[in-house]
Amino acid sequence: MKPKSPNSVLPVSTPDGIFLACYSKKGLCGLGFPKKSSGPVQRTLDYEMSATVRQWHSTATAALLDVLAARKPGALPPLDLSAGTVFQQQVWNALRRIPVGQTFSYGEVAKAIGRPKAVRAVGGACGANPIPVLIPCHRVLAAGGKIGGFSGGLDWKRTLLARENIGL
DNA sequence: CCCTAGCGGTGCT
DNA sequence: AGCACCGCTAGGG
Repeated sequence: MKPKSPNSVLPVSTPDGIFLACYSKKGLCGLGFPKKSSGPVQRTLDYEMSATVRQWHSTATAALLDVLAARKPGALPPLDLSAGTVFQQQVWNALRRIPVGQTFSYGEVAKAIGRPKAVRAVGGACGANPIPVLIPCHRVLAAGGKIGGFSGGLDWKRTLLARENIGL
């Protein structure tokens, strides 16, 4: 994925640890899982945090807490997916339509975006998802109900699925 | 279970 | 332009 630096990076405290949310001028552009072995080393990189970003951040925080608790999230802030290729954006937008508690296979996602044979590439796009959890790439499984992969670590994928009562 | 062939996007040379 | 990676899949031992 192309490098794209956010204008601000803000911590999100959750029962699962401190996520990092990245914002550009256009909206939320990244979400990072809590660092395993990091101390309280979050720094805010922005010089002046606008009221707009503050509002996006509170919206994003609420939504993240919802998904982590397997509740249907309310509104999301604007998402800035412009760092992705057209194909990746198509995949990410398709993922957004998978409801809490449901899953798609990589092949089904491929069909959903009209590229039935681009199955493997869908896997690649999922792995490049800049906003995991809110863009629920964890709800994409391999064929036959196998878990498939997860760039944030399979433990996270299993945890999120289990909370949504999705068995494997 | 394993192996193989086929598949398509992406990033690096 | 070429090539090696992949969060894949279906088919065949």
